Amino acid sequence: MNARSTALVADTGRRNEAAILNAAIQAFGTKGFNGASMRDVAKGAGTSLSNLYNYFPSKSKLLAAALRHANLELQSRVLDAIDLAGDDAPSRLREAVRAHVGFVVDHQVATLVATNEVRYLDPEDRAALVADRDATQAAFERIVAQGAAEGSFRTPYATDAARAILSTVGAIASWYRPDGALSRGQLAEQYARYALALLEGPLAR
Amino acid sequence: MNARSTALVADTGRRNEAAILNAAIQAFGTKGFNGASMRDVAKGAGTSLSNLYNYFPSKSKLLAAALRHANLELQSRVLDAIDLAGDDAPSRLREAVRAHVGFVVDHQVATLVATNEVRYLDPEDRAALVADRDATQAAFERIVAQGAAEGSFRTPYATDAARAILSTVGAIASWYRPDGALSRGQLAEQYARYALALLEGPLAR
Amino acid sequence: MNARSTALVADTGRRNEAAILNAAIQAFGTKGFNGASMRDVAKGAGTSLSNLYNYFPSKSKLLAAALRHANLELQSRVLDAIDLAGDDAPSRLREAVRAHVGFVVDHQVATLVATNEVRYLDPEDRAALVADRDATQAAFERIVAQGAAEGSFRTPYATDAARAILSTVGAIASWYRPDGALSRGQLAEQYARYALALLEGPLAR
Amino acid sequence: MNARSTALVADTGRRNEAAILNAAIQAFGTKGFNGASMRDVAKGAGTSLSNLYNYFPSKSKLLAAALRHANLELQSRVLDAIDLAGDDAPSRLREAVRAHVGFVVDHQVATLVATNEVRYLDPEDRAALVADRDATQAAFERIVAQGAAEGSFRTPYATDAARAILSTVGAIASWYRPDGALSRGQLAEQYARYALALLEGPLAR
DNA sequence: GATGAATGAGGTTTCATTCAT
DNA sequence: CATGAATGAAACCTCATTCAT
Repeated sequence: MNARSTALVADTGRRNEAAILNAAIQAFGTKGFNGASMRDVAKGAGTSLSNLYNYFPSKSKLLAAALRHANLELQSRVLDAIDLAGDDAPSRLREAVRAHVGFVVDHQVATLVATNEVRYLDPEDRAALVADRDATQAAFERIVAQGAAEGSFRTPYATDAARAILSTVGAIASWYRPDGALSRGQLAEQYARYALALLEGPLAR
Repeated sequence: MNARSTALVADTGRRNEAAILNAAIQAFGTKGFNGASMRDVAKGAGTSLSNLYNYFPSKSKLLAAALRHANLELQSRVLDAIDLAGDDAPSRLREAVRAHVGFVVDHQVATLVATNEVRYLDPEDRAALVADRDATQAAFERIVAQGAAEGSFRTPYATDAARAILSTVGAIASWYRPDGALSRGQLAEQYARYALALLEGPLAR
Repeated sequence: MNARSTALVADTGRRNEAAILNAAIQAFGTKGFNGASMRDVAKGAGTSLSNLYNYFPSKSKLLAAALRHANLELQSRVLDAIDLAGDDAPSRLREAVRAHVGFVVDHQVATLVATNEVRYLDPEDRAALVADRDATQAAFERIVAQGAAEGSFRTPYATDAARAILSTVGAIASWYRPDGALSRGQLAEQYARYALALLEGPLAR
Repeated sequence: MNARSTALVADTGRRNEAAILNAAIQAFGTKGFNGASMRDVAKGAGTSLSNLYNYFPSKSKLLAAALRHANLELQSRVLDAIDLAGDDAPSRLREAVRAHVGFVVDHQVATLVATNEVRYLDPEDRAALVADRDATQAAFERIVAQGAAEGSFRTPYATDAARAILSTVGAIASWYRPDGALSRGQLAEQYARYALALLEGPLAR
C-alpha cells in the first residue's frame, strides 16, 4: 500500500518507461505542455532526447500516456473506496471524497497536469481521456442521485452538484503544500464535510 | 450596463490597444500562452505583428496587461455587489457569489486564461496579479468571518471555505455553454445556494 | 537576350527571392532535394535560414517555385523558336530541338533538378508541373504528327518519338561540360540531326 | 530463363542478403537514397534494422552493392545478346538495344535507382560503378564505330551517338507501365529501330 | 503608430549507426 | 546471425523580437 509514493507510475518491464512518464508529469506540471521541451523530459528521465521516441511516438502521445496512467489510478482509488463504504449515500460520498482528496494530495502535479493540459491532446486522445474522467464523475453522480432519492441530500440542484464538488477537490492541487497547516487526513475530512454540506446532507453533530 | 458584452476590454484612447488585449485573451485562451504566437494575436487584432510591440514590450507583458484588466473588472463587480447588498453575511455572500458567477459567464475565456496562464508571467507581474486576486478573495473571507462570528455560518472549517467556494465558481468557466440548460441567472442562483450550504448557513425554505 | 545568363531567375521586387531560387537550384542540383538542407540554400543565397520561410512556406514549395520558373523558361524558348521557324515539320522540329538543347546547356543544373527531383513535390505541385511539362512535349508531338501526315517523317512509331527525342536532349544535362569538345551551337546542330534521323525524316545531303 | 523475374537479386547463400538488396532497390527507388531510411529497407526486407549492418557496413555501401548487382545483370544481358547476334553492325546494334530495353523493362526500379542515385555513393564506389557502366556503353560504341567504318551507319556524329541511344533507352524506365499499350517485345523492336534510324543506318523495308 | 524583412535561438522529430545480449 | 535499446547529429520549421522605413 504505497499509495502515497511520489512517483505516479511504477517501474515496468521496459526500463525507462516509468522514468519518462514521471519526468513528463513533472516537466509538464512545472512549465506547461508547450513550455516544457522534450529535452526537459529527457533530462528529468535521465535518458537521451532521441530515446524518448523509442517509447512514445510524439510529445502529444507522451502526454496522453501520462494522463491515462493518472486517471486510472484516480479512478481505481475512488471506486475502491466506494466499494468499501457503507450502503447509505452520505457514507459513500464521504469515502469517495476522501479518496479523491487523497489522490490529489499524493499526486498533486499529475492532478494539475490532468486539468490544465488536456487541451493539448489529439482529439481522439482527448475524447478517450474525457470519457475516462466522466466515468469517475459518474460514480459521484450516482451517489448524489441515490442520496437525493433517499431524501438524505436535500439540495434543489442535485444534478450538477457532483461537478461542483469535484472542481473544489481538484483545485486543492493548486495550493496544497505538504508542509502546510493541514495534514492529509484533516484535509480529506474537511472536504468530505464541505461536500455533504453543499448537498445539504446530514452533518455530524 | 453592458456587463455581458463579449469583449473584456473596451476601446480606449489608443486605437488598437483594446483590440490587441481582446485578441490576446482569445489566443491565449484557445491555444495557451506558449501555444499561441504573437502572430496569432496580431491576426486576431487585425494589425501587424511588429505593431504589437508599439503597445506592449513583450509577450509576457501583454499577458500581464490582459490579466490585469480581467482582474480589475472582476474585482469591481464583486465589490460593487457587496456594497449594494444588505448588512448580514448571508445576503452579502449571496450577492458576491452572484456577481462572481456573472463575471465568469460573461468572460469565460478571460477566466480560463486567468487561472491557467498566470504561471507564465514574470515573477513581479505574477506577484502583482496574485495580490489583486487575493484582494478579491479577501472580500469573501471577510464575509465568511463575519458570518462565523455572527453564528450564521456554522461550518467548523470557515477559514478555508472561501477558497473552496471560489474554486467552484471559477471552474464554471471550463464547462459552461451559453446555449446550455441553465440560464445565466439560474446558474448564479444555484451557486449562491451551494456557497451558503457549504458554509452551513441559512437556506431559503 | 541574355538567354545564356547562368542565373535562372532574375532579380525581382522582393530582394532575396531570386537569390533564394537560384541557390535552391544549385543546392538541390548538387546534393539532391533530400540531401540539401535549407541551411545550404540559405548559405548559397546569402541570407539566414529563417528568412527563407518569409519567402517560401516550406522546402517543398521552394522546390516547386524553382521548377515552375525553369519550366516556364524552357517552354517559352521552345514555343518562341517554333513560332519563328518555317511552316514545314522538319524545320520546325529542327528549331524546337535547337532551342531545347540551348536551354539544357544554359541551365544544366535546373534541367537536372527538373528531371530528378520532381518526385519530392506535393502531389498537387507535381501534377501542375507535369501538366506544364506535358504542354512542352505536346508541342513536339504536334510537329511529329504534322510531319507524319505530310509524309516527311516516315518512322512507323511516330506517336512515341517525341518522348524519345526529349529524353535524349534532357540527358545532355548529365554529361555536358562547357569546356568540352563541342560548342553549344555544334551540340544543338548535332541533336537536331539526331531527331530528324530518328523520325526518318529528310537529312541534309 | 527467368529473365523477367521481378526481383533483381536472386537468393544467395546468406539468408537475408538478397531480400535486403531487393528491399533497398525498392526503397531507394520509391523515396530516393536520402529520402529512404534504413528502417524502410529493414521493413521491406522483413528483418530488423540492426541486422542490416551484419550484411552491409553502411547505407552507402548497401546502395553500392545493389547497383553493382544491377549493372552486372545489365552488362551480361547486353554482352550475351551481342555475342549471339550476327557479325554486321546493324544486327549487333539491334540485339544490343533489344537486350537493354528488356533489362529496363524487367528492372525498371533498379534502372531508375542506377541513374538517379549514383551520386550518393562514396567517390570510390562511384568510380567503380561508372567504370562498369562505361564498359557497357563501350560495347555500344564499338558497334557504332564498326558500322561507321563499314559505311552502314552514315550519321556524321557517330562518336556521340551511343550516348544518345542509351539515354533514350534508360528513360523508358521513367514512364513504362506493364499494363500500357506496348508489350515488352514491341517496345524493344521500336527502340531498336529508333537506334538504327538515329545512326542513319539501314532500316527494314 | 505602423509595417515588412530579417534573425538567432530553440522546438520536435528523424536517422544512421553502435552495442550488449 | 539476429535483436532491441540507445545516442549524437542534424533536419525542418516556428517564434519572439528588432530594425529601417
